[in-house]
Amino acid sequence: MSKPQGARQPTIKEVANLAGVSPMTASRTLAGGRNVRPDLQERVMAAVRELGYFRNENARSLRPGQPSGLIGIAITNLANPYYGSFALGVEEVAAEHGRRIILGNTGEDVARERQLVSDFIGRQVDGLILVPTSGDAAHLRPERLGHVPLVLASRRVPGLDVDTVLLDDVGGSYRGTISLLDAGHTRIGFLGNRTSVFTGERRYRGFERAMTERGVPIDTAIVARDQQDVDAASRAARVMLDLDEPPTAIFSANNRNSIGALREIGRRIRDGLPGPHPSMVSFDDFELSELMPVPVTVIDHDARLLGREAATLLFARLDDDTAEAARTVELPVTIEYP
Amino acid sequence: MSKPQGARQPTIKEVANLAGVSPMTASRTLAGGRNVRPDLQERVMAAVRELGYFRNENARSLRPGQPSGLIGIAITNLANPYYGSFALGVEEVAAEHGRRIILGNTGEDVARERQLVSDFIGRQVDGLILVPTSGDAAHLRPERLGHVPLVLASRRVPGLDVDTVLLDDVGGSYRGTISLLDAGHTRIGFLGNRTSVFTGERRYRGFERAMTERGVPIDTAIVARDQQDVDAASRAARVMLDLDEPPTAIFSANNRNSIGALREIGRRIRDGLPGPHPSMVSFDDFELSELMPVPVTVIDHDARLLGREAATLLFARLDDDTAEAARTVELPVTIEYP
DNA sequence: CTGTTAGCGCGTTCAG
DNA sequence: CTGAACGCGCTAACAG
Repeated sequence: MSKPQGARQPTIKEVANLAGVSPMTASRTLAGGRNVRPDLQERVMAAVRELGYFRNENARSLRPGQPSGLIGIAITNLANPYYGSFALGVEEVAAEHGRRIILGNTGEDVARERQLVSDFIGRQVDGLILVPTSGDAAHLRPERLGHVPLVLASRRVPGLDVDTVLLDDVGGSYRGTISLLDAGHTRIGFLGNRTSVFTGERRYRGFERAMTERGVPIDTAIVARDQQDVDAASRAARVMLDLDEPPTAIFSANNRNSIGALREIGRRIRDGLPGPHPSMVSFDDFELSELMPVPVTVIDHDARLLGREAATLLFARLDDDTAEAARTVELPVTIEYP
Repeated sequence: MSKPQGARQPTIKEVANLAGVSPMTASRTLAGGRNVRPDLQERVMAAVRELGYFRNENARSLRPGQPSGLIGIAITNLANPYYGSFALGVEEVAAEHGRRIILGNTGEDVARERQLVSDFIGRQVDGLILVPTSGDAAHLRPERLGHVPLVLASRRVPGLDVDTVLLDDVGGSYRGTISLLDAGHTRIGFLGNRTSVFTGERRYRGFERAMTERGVPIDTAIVARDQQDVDAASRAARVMLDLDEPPTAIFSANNRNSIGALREIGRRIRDGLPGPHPSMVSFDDFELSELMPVPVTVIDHDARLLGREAATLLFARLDDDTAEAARTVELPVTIEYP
């Protein structure tokens, strides 16, 4: 009955009035109660409960030096289970440090990324974690960010010297490819990301290195590096497998391409098309990979851990602040044979 | 050289000084430039660029009636691809309305949920979307939320009359179960969520209705309703399938249970254990379900759409504000036969 | 068209 | 131990 319909939140002043004390006493009570008489504290807390009072964190962070308690995180595709796990990892560590995350999806669009970052800064985030979307570094330079600490995950941005968490893309791809070569394959297809994407480049490099080392030529007819989603990957696999000399094995540089390729391979098996159907190596795990109709070797890593590591790097910088040089952490990957 | 190392953001006052105008002129320029001479606008914008100024959104939202532009969203498990997609759906619609989302993971823990909601309110969110974690509604009652609009997704909370987006859990489960009965199965196992979870209850009800309607008895020995993750689901499936009279088909009430059951079925097939191996119905889709070694019928729905719908309901209330009765939207599911 | 004043909710500083 | 005053960054409302 007393509350206006406008959903206005009660203020500390109203709490103080109801408790019959000054706003400062209420504030001190909420801050832990040091130097406040217990009976007054009790009255304040009662008023808080009665009014349903919550401290206004925004007003609080207005005060200079007060952190907002927010970490901004921008990722490229939340619908990809990998990035969901990644975000969870960041969220966990942030929660351990009493921070909240504020999240945006870039969809691999630089303009959107720029917009998100501005907004995050405008909300006074204590730090930023992002999976950068491309090579344009201008809006990410420290001075443009008001020197808010930034951690990059998964990918590096050329010319930007900041804390970064990466996977051992090259090593993983190399070892995965070697396992195919060891199994006797010499005609190996490659499915990957757009070349411009950092990880796509690195994973191709590992593949290339293994092939070159063993003296196996790479046939560009069975290299497709431009698929960003499952459907495109399916189509690319189809084209390859319809060739007169189809690959006997396929290296897929990420989760989306693996799913797409397997969908196509499954279709061919169901339709009774002649084999042999290709073995696969997949960079990125996916659930039930062990039940696939062709052997799948998985280059596995822990996206959640990647997120945790990124957050850890960020908090290290927030706490120490001792303008140390940018650090890069490269997380290992494990190869799981079929 | 001018910037103190403390990463303090430039203020509108500094912008105004540099441009040689008053803070109000700068403010008006940033607000769109109405009633500001073009040449002054240009000077302001130049100062903004030079200083790398961003409007302080927190200070902005301090002003009464000013929305914060934040939507709080709490989900139970970000690592579940379903909730990742759900969050993406919310994020998309929020972005269309110029809002940002602030996100927390409850891990099915009520205390954590309560804490998150407090924090969200404290940050002056314009609205809340949550996948509630259990039956305790006290901290979610409108007056406790300062009348910040709340939308529930996936689950309802008893005694809480707010906007809600649900799936057709009962109907979907019913139809999925019927498809098994039609195929001649009479010994059908059930894998599901903790009973307390709203969807677990509803999905069991659909299962039960179909069985009862066809006069097929439910054997509690092959009903397991307490698995929240893949490993637990695997174990439950194993126990069932090791019985003297194992089920010839399994109804799984969610993604996690489906993956767990299939993992166990796959293991048995690889280990050469005697069949016949059970057919499955899975509430929730998962990738590559068409490649499974046993027939899988999928009760499919679109988590991203669920998120979009929840956000749509929320913005409808934010815009109209005409204290209408709580609405419930029940999204259809589709059955995909193997 | 532009500038001044005032106040949003809170907590630091300084008096009582 | 308690309270009053001030200011954080910003923008309505009111002069000019």
